[in-house]
Amino acid sequence: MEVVERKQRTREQTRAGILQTAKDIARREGWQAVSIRKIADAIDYSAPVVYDYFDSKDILLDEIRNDGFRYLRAEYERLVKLYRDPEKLLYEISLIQWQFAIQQPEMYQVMYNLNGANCLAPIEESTEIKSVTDIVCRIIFTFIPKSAESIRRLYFEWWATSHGLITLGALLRHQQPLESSEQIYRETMRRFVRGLK
Amino acid sequence: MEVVERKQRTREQTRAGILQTAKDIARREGWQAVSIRKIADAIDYSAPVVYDYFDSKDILLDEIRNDGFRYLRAEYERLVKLYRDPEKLLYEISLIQWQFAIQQPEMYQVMYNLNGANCLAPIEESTEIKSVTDIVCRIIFTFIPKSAESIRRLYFEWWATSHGLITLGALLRHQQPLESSEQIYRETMRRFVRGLK
DNA sequence: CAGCCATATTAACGCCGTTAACTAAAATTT
DNA sequence: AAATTTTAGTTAACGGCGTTAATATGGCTG
Repeated sequence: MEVVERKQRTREQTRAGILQTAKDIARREGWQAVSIRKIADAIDYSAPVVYDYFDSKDILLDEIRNDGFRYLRAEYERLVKLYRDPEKLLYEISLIQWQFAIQQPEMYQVMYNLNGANCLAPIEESTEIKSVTDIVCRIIFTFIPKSAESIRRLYFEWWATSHGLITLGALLRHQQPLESSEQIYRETMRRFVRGLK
Repeated sequence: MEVVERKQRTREQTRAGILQTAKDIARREGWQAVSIRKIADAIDYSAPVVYDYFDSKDILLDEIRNDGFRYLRAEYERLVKLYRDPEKLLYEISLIQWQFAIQQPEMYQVMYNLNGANCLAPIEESTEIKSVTDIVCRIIFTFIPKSAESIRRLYFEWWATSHGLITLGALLRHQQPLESSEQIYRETMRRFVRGLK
């Protein structure tokens, strides 16, 4: 059965290659330039083989989106173990969010359908996003033990503040250097976290 | 020369029809479904006539985007005349922003390249957006007479807060009714404005 | 060696944005 | 009024897109 295993392994590699190539093209040329044919070319295959791995372009994008939320979840869980003070913890999580959006903009774009990225799969049904939501909500709860509804509301505000500063920072990066936006981000998120208790 | 005038008028009407049709399709089917051919069909012309009015699809989208910012500017100027208290004024402007985003989502989408809308024309070079920026910055200045840089920063925070709440509210509208998001928006923006002075 | 399955390719369909070639009618000039 | 130009609009075409069907090619088993 080693043959089967080897085949499985290379199959995994090809699949990963498709995902990585899509992200590479998106980073270099923007999501509107990502096409199945271009991805296939880059991995030295013809276009239809991509459909052996993903039923449609939309499902491919959805996979990348979920990878993004999975990455964030993993990072959040790492931080949960690292910081005991919930205030510090939520602040550090905020910083990770900024870092991720800046270092992997093409992922952030497909996660929120920004700048040409257009994944029709409904974002609200992603289980990964729910995990992320749960983690952050739990953290907020640890130092604001209020009703579930209040927690949801605070989470919504936290998320919106972070997302708004990130997207506008990226949008205005030619008039206002990213470093300035990052500093405003840091101060605003710190203020937000401090204001919670 | 009346003939020339009449032609100009119908030409203006056709042009407006193209823009309106694009927005109609976008509202019904999303921006990814908007194509030159579909627009032309809807106004009973063949595709190439669209190019008599707009050099490219991108320029068409850019026009819609600028129309959006023009609309906001007009509304802001209307409010400036209506409210003398700058605090009340900025709050009302915030509310207009929400209203606009909810009532004309397809415009808001193309203004910020959201959900399949993909206008490659650089948003930062739009003169309309600068007018909007100027108006709001001036208002902020009237009750926080600080340096230009501080004003810019506060404007950035105001814009980001508003934009973040609007986009996330739309994103989560299937889990959290728009009315809830709107209330959070109102309270958050009021808090922001109050915190300025 | 013949037959079969997996793997991959080419060909095709109906879209897309965009441009060139063409046609018919209207306006202008002679 | 006839000839010519300008205008307004069309069809046809190019290359590229997502996607699917038909087809080829190689290695395995009988």
